[in-house]
Amino acid sequence: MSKKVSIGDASRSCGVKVPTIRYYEQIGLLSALPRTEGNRRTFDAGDLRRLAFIRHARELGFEIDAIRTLLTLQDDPHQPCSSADAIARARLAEVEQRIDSLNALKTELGVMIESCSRGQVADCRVIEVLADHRQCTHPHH
Amino acid sequence: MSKKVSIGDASRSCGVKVPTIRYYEQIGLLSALPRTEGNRRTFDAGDLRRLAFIRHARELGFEIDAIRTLLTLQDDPHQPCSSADAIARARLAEVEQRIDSLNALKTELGVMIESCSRGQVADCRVIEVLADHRQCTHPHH
DNA sequence: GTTACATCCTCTAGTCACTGGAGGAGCAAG
DNA sequence: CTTGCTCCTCCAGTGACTAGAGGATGTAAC
Repeated sequence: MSKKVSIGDASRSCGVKVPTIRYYEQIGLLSALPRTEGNRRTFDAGDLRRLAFIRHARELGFEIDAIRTLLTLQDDPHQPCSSADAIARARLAEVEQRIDSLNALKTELGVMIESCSRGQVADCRVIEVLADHRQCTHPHH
Repeated sequence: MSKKVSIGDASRSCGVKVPTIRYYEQIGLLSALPRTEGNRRTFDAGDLRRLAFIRHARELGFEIDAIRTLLTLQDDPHQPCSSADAIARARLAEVEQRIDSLNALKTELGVMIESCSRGQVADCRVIEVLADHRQCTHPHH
């Protein structure tokens, strides 16, 4: 018999808020959790692992749908893992693009702050740069 | 007299979807746009500039509230631009942090994908890493 | 002048991934 | 037995849009 814990304990041990856990159950990301006589949800070790998996995947920016796919893959370990690989690769591409555009933004903000350090809004580059796309130092989009 | 254009033209020239423009007007990010006799919105050069400003700021990751502040600064050019500067600085710090965490994430995804054996899910590092946070190469969270 | 079609209008509701609150029930300690 | 905590369900709200219904207006061709 594995130990069963409450939703509060699950929340604390996985770092997922209580309402979020209930939400995950509601949308079927966690299968319906068994209840006590008093109608309280109980979590065994497997549920906790699944919850930790979800949390980690969310932190890495995977969408709920992608996580759903990853979870079904996890449930059937004899499948080829090309789907998981593809999902991770797609995510990597997204992340790389985001980094590029954030780097461009960083440069722009630096330039803005520099030239904004004196004077008034009338000649404030923050507004100028944002108002006129052509002044971007990098073609990030 | 400046030329007046339709919402469709504004959309095409600024790269903001028509319903989004209407939404911006609704939440007061664009002030109420003048209408034709037939009740159609008209946009002059200033409106287009403002819209481009908003679009650009959104792309750079500014929240609507920050943009609102920036716009009020733009509307009153006799203010010192220390507020805009503060917003830009806060934004820069945020952006730098986001870049850091995305770089850590990129590394992690890269390692995951690299070491995926392309075999079965059972040996797939992608799923394994997601299931166990301790395997993270970097403490990104 | 009329017909066809694109574009526009308002209004409502849906999206994602939660988050928060109301109102009530269960449970463990003192 | 009461106090106080945790839990339950249900409903509404968030941000920043996005989509669709149903109807009005503008324009170009015939």
